[in-house]
Amino acid sequence: MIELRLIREHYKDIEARLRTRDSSIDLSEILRLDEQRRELIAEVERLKAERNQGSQEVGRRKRDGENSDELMANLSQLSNRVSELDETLRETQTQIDGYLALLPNVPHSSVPTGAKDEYVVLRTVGDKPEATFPIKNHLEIAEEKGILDFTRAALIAGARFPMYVGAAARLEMALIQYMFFRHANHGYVPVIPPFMANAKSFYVSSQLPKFADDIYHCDRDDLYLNPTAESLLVNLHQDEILEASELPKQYVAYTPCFRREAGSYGEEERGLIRVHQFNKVEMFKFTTPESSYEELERVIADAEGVLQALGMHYRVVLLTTQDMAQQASKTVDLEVYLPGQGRYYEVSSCSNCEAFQSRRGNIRYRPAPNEKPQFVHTLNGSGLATSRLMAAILENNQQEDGSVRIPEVLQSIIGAETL
RNA sequence: GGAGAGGUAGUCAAGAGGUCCAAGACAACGGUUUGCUAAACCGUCGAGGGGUUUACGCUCCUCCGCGAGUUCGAAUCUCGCCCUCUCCGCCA
Repeated sequence: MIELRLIREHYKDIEARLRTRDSSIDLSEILRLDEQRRELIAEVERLKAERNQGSQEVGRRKRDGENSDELMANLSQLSNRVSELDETLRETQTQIDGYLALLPNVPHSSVPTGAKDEYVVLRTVGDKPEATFPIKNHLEIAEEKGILDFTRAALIAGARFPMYVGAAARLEMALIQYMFFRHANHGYVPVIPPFMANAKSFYVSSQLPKFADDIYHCDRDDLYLNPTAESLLVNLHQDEILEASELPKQYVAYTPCFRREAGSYGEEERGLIRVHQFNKVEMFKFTTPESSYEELERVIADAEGVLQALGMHYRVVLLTTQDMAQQASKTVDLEVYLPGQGRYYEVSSCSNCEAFQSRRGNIRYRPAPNEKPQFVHTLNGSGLATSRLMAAILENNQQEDGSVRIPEVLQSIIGAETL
């Protein structure tokens, strides 16, 4: 959520920057409502001050045994007027909140302006693998080995749910364990949060109201299934005032992620590429505004560390204004190369959301003792998402004899060198 | 799921229709004193919003779990909901 005051004071500038994300954005209505809101506040507060004075006068007269019938009748009228204005004010505020809830974050100055495909490749790491034998894609490998059972998963839940069996299940658990402990050992507090959350929490993360169609909802209990631990972890310090000395606060969580993925996808997104349920290890930071971009680089480096340890070839991509999630000011994706598909796929998305989420969740810190609290900056980064990572390992580490070499860092966890 | 008890500022806690500001304590911060630290004493000390000011500030409104209601006036009375604790039931 963008601060209303910012819109009021830098209307033209903010509108121009938001239009790099969505050209249809128009702030004039918000501006008009804000003016109306402040006029109402002035009026209603003047009347309330009058009422408070009058009520005190009633108290005084009663104590002194004087008559106050006429005064009370007047105050009753006044009170009715206050109720009406309060109601109008509430409606205006609701309208403003409705608009604000849908606006995207102001993009950082380093973010390239443009469409989704105008992304900037910041760097490419490792060498693109060169096949010396006919390459199979991860689905062919999995089928050969009988380690991914989409057919029976469909029986249990429906299409696009993965079921890992045998070696794939081992590999999946090993990946989760490796990443979770790696980050936990690098200064992130390990967390296993609830996998469901209420509407308020998803509003804070900004999954709601804009992306309600993308997440699963349990009607009876009015709870939503976690689509990314970002939306859970941001709520860890809802309504808190943190001390500057404890920042950055950084967490790593393991969660399954559930996404409805409404819409259809073609051949290239078969298999593990786009599924309703996948596992993810997620990093999350609460920082000061001064250090948040420095911390973003650290999150990216920590995510890259996993890909390097697994020996994967990948590239680092800076997203454009039109490709970022609503809450992000700046987003950098890590894309791993899948030789079976001949292209790169996102396995991590690292974002600085600045104060967008913290304002919604009222998450603040005190810069120094006795100073006014300020909103923290929040950052998130996958470290990493496993279903695509598993596809990457299967495709990159396949050997001519049909076996799959297990990355060295996972060998001791699984207790084998090949699948 | 059922019954009972509770939820007041960073923490503890008083307050049970009207005394200008929600008492008090602790913590924190500033100061005095002081070889240093501590103690003692003095002072400051919740959040959000509106108006005003170059600014320090001044001023008004709101907030006692959340939301409605009664009243001239609600932390206080009424109703609904949420959460915590204790016990019972069910359950891995």
